[in-house]
Amino acid sequence: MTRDTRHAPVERPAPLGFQKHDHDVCVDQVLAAAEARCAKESLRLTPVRRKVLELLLQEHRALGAYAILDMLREAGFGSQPPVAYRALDFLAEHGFVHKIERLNAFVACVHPDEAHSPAFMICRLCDAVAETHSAPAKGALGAVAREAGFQIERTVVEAEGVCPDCADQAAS
Amino acid sequence: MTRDTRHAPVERPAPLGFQKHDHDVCVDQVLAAAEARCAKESLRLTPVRRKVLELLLQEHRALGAYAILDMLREAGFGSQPPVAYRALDFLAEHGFVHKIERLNAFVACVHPDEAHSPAFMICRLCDAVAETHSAPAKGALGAVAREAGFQIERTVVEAEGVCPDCADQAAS
DNA sequence: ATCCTCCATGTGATAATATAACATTGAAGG
DNA sequence: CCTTCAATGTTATATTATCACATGGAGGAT
Repeated sequence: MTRDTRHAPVERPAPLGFQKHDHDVCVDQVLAAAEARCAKESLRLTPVRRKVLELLLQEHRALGAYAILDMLREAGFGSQPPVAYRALDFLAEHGFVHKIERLNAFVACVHPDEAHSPAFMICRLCDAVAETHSAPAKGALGAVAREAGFQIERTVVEAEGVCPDCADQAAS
Repeated sequence: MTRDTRHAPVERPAPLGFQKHDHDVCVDQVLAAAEARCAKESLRLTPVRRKVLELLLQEHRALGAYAILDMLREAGFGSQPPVAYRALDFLAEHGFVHKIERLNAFVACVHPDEAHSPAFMICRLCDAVAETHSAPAKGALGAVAREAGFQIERTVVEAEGVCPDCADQAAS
């Protein structure tokens, strides 16, 4: 059993923005943008890496490394954990995907172009994940850090709660 | 090898506040406060639970569940993972300890009385952890969540960077 | 073109983190 | 005393992640 189905009351959690949209366009656009940026910055978007990004974009939800690995296997790639983890490391390092620490899972970034410090809303009922952005280092946390002499390089911001869909279901 | 020594260049990372203080007093005070609150709220601070809290307070840094388990074993408690995890679950549920998602590790809370939504600064060089507090749900993130219909119940805020001590060492 | 180097991949093995399931104990309240 | 329920102990196993080493392929230097 893969983690993404463990306590999910729905077959397929709501996608990233908790709302419907034209998904194929979304996938194509982001993939194209990723290819463009890799070309520009001499990054190697190899077949495995591209496939992992594509899978995450298509699923449009957080997937564990082993769920991704299963899909890679089916697609004819290597089937050992490092295959998935290395691709994810590359993609995360360059901002094409984000790791959701709370879930030990990964999501495709929905706006990989702009430099940003992401924040996530995670539904505890269906594991749906929505990405937005935050700037905690510029607020109170940044002030505390400066005062303490701590140099912030990266922030993890994850809000756990209930998404609109699950709230509706609970109400009905 | 336990995670807390994996890439730590120093034997014992700087304590929670990145600064020295009278540690025994600190441990005693927090333990006493925890006991008081448990008595008041009819929570059962059993021997294992108390021991785990005491260990985390004494160490004053983030410890993995298995590091804690080792210490429990030495103290004569059960030595199987659930022993540690159950104690940690209890302590975390009631705010006596916090889980650091980034490290899969746990720290004792330094002010377990006030209700608070904690934020952490984590040194990537020595794994030292400092706790402060945040209120992300009241800022921009809260606004986005309200607009999206997402009900925030809990937030994880973890800043990764370099602590003052490690920055000094790097400079010298 | 050939070689060289480096990065990426494939694979087997294993480490680190976490939970399931069930039996036993023991305290609190009737 | 007895019931009940939470907590503990233990076995087993699931899930997540990394190490180590062999192979392969793209690009640059000669």
